[in-house]
Amino acid sequence: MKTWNDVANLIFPNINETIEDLNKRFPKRNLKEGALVTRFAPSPTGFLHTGSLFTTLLCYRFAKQSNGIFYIRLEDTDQKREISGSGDLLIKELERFNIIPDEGYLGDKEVGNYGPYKQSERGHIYDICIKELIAKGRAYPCFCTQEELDALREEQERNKIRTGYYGFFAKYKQTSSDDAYKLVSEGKPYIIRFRSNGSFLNKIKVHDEIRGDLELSENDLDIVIRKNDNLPTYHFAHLVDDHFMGTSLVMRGEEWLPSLPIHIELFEAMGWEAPKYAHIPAIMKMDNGNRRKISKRKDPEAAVSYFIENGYPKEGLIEYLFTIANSNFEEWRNENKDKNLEDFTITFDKISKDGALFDMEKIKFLSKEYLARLDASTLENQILDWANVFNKELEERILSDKEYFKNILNIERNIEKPRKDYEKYSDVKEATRYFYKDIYDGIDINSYQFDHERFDNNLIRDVLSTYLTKFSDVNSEEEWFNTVKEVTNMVGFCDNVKEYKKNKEAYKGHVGDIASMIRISITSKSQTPNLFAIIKVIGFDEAKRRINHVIEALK
RNA sequence: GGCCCCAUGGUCAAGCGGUUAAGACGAGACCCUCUCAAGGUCUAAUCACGAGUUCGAUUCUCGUUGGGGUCACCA
Repeated sequence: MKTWNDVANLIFPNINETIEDLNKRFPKRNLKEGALVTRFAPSPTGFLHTGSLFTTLLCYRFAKQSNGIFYIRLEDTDQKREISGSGDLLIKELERFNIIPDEGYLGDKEVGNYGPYKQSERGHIYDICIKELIAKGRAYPCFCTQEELDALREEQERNKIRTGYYGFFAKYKQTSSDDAYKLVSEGKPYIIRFRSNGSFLNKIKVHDEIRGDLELSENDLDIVIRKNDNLPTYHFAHLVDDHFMGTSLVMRGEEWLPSLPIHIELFEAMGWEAPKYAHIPAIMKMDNGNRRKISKRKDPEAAVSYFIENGYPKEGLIEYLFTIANSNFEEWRNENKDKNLEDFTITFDKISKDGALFDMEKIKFLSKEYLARLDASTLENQILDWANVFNKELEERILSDKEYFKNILNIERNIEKPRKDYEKYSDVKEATRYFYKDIYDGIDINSYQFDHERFDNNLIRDVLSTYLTKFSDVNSEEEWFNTVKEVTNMVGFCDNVKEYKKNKEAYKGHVGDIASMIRISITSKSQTPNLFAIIKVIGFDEAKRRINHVIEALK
C-alpha cells in the first residue's frame, strides 16, 4: 500500500526541504505596528496599463505612508503570453511616475532578502509546498486530458449546472493514493490539483478593506496548482509568494473578488494567516452607451505610454488618478496647492466601490493647472525632456536659444493667475511658432486672419503706417497701450469699446480692431497672449520689421 | 445562465434617519477685457423603481430593474 507521502516522494524525489525550512529562510519581517507590506505583481505581457498604474499608486502610497515596504514581483508563470523585455519596461515606466520600490525585481537586478522575485525562478519553493500538500492529502495528481475537461464543461453547460472541476465531477479526487502512485509511476501525464474540502452551499465571511464585510460561497473547486509546465498557477503562486514575502495587504483589481474564496481556503489549508485584501474597482470607459473596462486593445488611453508620447505631464495623470482614488483628494488639493502628493494620506473608506468612467477632460484640466504653476525653467526642462524623445524639431528650436524660449514661456506666467495655454508639452510647438523669425517669415500673408469683411487692405496699411509713426520702444504696458489708443483716434476709430458699441456709425471701428491689426501683423494670428509681452520678447526692432513687412505685402 | 460586486447631476462625487442634497470637471449665461487663455459671478442638471421599518427615508431591510465582474493547465 502506498500512502500520499509516497506519492509526494515519487513526484518530487529531489525535494528535501520542508516548509519549516522556508519559514526559517524567509523570517517574518520586523516592522513596526501598522506598517503595510504591499507589492506590484505584474505579468510581463506588455506595456504598463493605466489601471495597473492606478492600483500600484495606491499600493505604493499605502506602504509609504505607513512606513512599510513596497516591492515588485514578476508574475511570469505564463510563458506563452510573455513578451520579452516587457518586465524591464514596466519597471522603467513605474520609475517615471516616481514609484521606486524598496525591494524586489528591478529589471536588471534584484534587491531584498525574500527573493527570487521572479516566479519562474521560484519553482523549487512552490514544489516544496506542493509536496507537503500532497503528503498531507490536500493536493493530488489529476490525469485528465484537455479533451476530458472540455467534455466535462460541455456536459455541465448542457445540463445547466455550475461548471468546473469539483465534488462529484472531480474525476481523480477519490483516486486512492495507491492508484495515484501507480498512474504516476506508469508515466501517465498529470497536473496537480488542490483538494478542496469546501461546500458551495456554505457561506464564508470575508473582509475586504474597501468593500467591508462580504459573504461569499465557500470554495469547492479543486483548482490546478501546478501546470504541466511545472509552474504554479496564479492562485498558488499568490499564496506562497505573499506568505513568504510577508505581504500584509494585497491590492488588486476587483476581477479577483470571485476567486477570493479559493485563496482563503488555500491559506487555511497551509495553516497560514491570509493577508488583508483590497479589491480596487476597474477604470471604465463609455462604449456605445455601455460601460466597460478600459482595454489596451480598444482604448489608447489604457496604456500609460499614450500620455507620455502625447506629452501630457505625468503629474496631471497622477493627480487625476488620486482624484478617482480618494474622493476627498480634490478638496485637499484645492486647499494645499503647493504641497506634495506625499502629504496627502489616502484612506480605504474614501475609495469608491464602483469603477470610475475615465475622464479625459479632467486630466486635461489638471494638466493645464499643473503646467501653469511651474516656473519657466522647470517647464523648459520638462518640454526638452519630452521633445528629446518625441519631437526633435521642437528640441532643436528650443536649443537654438534656450534663454529666448524661456522668455516665451514666461509670458504671463509669474503672476497670481498664470496663463493656462498648454495642456501638454506637445502644444508648445504650435503655440510658439510665430516667435521665431524664420518661421514667421515663411507664413503666407494670405493666411493672416485680418477682418477683410470690415477693413480693406488700404485701411489696414494706413492704420499700420500711422502706428509705426508712433511706435516706440517703451517699457510699460500702459505707455504702449496709450500709443495704440492715440493711433486709434488718429485714424477715426473709437478708443473705448463700450462707447463704440453705443454709437457704431460714428466710427470706423474701435481700439480692439486696431490692436487686432497690430497683433495679426506681428504674430500672424488673431488670438495670442498679451501683445505687449510678445513685443517685449521678440524685441522692438523685430516687431517694427514685421509691421513693415505686412504693409509691403498688402500693397 | 450560475455566483459575486455596484447604484446620488453628462462625469468624479460629499452625505452616514430630519440638509435649501456640498464641491470639482464639463455645459450655458453675464462681468472683466485689445484678442485668446484665464479670472470673477451666476444658472441648468442627481438620490433607478417598488414594498417594508420609522413620526420621518437619499440614508436601514427586502425585492425589481439596470450596470459591471467572474466562471482556464491566463493572470
